[in-house]
Amino acid sequence: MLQQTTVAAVKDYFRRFTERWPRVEDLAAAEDAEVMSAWAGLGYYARARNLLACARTVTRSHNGRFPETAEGLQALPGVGAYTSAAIAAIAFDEPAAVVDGNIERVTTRLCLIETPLPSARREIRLEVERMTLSRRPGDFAQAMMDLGATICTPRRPACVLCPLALACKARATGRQEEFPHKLAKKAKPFRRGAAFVARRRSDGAVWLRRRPNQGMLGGMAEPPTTGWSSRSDGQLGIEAAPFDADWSAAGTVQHGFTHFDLQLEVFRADIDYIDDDDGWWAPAESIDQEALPTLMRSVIAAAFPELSAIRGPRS
DNA sequence: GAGTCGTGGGG
DNA sequence: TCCCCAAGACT
Repeated sequence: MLQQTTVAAVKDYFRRFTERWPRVEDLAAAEDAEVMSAWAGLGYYARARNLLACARTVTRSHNGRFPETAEGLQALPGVGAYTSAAIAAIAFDEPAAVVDGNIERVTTRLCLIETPLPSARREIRLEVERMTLSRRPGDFAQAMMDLGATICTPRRPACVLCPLALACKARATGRQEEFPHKLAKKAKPFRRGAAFVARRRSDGAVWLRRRPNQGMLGGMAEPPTTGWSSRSDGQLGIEAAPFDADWSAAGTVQHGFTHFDLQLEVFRADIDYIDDDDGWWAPAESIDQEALPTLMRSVIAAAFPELSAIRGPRS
């Protein structure tokens, strides 16, 4: 959960996951849909699919026990260089080189690594391997991460409080805020599409479908939308509607993703039935139980502001 | 190696 | 308001 996500954002999700699925075999036995629903709002949804696949692998192929080496751990779905090293060091006392975003920043400053990210990663790893001792490797990794999170911060690092200040090569020349150097990022493209929110007259239920497992928001629920993939914009108007209804415009929703900005035209309609088996009616009172990413919650709220269950932060 | 993949908070 | 970035992984 903490991959590219702050502790504050993760905290409640972690609590709910571990209460609902306390043991790895509990999670392994869960349905895909309930895990995606519990992850909804946290982002990077491939992590949820990987976490579930990982729990099933550990339960079914490793006799319910996690591998105890970084190499073995990295073979699990969703467990890469950082996570495998962190678990090996913290849980199993293996002197593995743990390198996360914090440690990249600390190390480029400490060792004055001028090479820009991401190509600096190899040098950084070598320096971290050199600094990682066999004694208390897990505490060392967490100390370095906490140093980056609280003192060696991206802006205005608190060098006067830093235990490594005298050893820091960047600090010695007063250039600490320049690091890490980074390659210039390209401009975010702007993409458009349309979304269609249908509500059933009899009970106010909302028509949803499931997005394919691959790609953006993979495996998550949505009201029917046009394509808005990284390849191409979707169609924009009513003519792109998934089925015939008395559609009316309900404004637009803007959403920023990591690598593009998106604007969706939202249309809404009240209907009696749908001749379509590629979706389901989500009851109005329990629509917050659906695996709806934040973008799709905004879309539904734009179409039907009176649907109170959709509003506000997830709880 | 370079893209792809979410969301929210802080400066 | 805008930009940055967060206990990265995968293709």
